[in-house]
Amino acid sequence: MARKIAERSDIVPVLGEIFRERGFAGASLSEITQRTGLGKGSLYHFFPDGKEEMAKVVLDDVADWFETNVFVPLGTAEDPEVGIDHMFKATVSFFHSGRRVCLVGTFALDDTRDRFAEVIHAYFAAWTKALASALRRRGFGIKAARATAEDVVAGIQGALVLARSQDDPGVFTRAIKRLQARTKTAPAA
Amino acid sequence: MARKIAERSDIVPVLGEIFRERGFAGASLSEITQRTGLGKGSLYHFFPDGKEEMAKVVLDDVADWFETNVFVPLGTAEDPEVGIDHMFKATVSFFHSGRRVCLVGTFALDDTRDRFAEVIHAYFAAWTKALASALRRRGFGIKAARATAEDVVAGIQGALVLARSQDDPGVFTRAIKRLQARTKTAPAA
DNA sequence: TACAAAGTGTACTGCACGGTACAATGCTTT
DNA sequence: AAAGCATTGTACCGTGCAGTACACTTTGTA
Repeated sequence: MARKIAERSDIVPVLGEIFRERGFAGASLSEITQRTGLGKGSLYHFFPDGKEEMAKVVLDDVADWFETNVFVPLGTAEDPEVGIDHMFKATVSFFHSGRRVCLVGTFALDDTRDRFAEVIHAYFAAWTKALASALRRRGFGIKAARATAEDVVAGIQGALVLARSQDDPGVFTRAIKRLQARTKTAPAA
Repeated sequence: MARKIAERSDIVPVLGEIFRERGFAGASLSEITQRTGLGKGSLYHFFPDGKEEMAKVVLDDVADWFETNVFVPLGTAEDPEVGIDHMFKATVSFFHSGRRVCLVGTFALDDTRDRFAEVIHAYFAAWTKALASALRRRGFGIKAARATAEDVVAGIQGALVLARSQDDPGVFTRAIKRLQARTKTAPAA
């Protein structure tokens, strides 16, 4: 039997899209076999704990991506403004300009959260923390930095919901622009 | 056999909570029978089209509630500020200060959206429109009103995601306060 | 070339799912 | 009180589900 994939990680992006589209409960093994092109044998070979393990791997993959491409730059960029601008750029790109939904956000809303509570918590906590620290370095007061960071992260999530509900990615890209503007100057006390 | 309920509408709130907790795909008939206390016979008597009809009725119920308790006041309040403040109050109360999730938002994220696209679209469209018109009456420019309305509605949705991810309703109530503040004065052009 | 490990396909299991059928029971109306 | 409709419980249906078993093939290694 011909080998289909070299590594488990090759199919993780496909799994991600399926979970994004269907949610955890709605993602069926049959759809997963079809879209990955892998039989159940292979699937359970790579993910012995089944669907739950697949979702966990996908979540970790997303978290890693953000860690590397967003959170670290936020913290290490010489100029914090560069790091923040890069965050918005990476975010827009990751979410396909609002056409793609946030997997972590999707999982956070229903009881799927309980299965993956730690990862989900850590993801948003790391994001707000990294952004707040960059804002602080930009001259924001400690409270303003915290508040603005929460507003931005929540704003991104909400914009994804809104954009999808209106079937209009423009809702997302416009919201991003306004959120980005709010990171430029600290709000008046 | 003793009659359990007088009207179909009596169990709609229970159905709402189940869909909020489990999502559409995750809400099982067996859980619905248990938590409503109704057998399948009664359930299919009241909702001949099954789960899909139940969800539809719940969505319509939510939409009606917001129409009456939020959108209409936003449009009719003598003083628009009163209408807007009332919106935030009603919102906090409806979402149990961030402990309860938005059903429409939950449905919007995964493929459940496709089943109920019109209702979901209309809900958020009506909300942003009503809020924008109130902001206009408050003296916001037409673009600022539109933008702020989108920011607020998205901000609410995002705050619900964030609050749930952190298991901390405070995230929601704090976000609401900041969003409310932003409706007080039009942003600098 | 032999052998073990990794990877794959297929048939299968048991179960829970959404939904149906229908008889039994209550309620309302006359 | 009789009829007729609304409501309910239960048994049942076919289907698709997640997951397992296992034989088989490919690959890496020596």
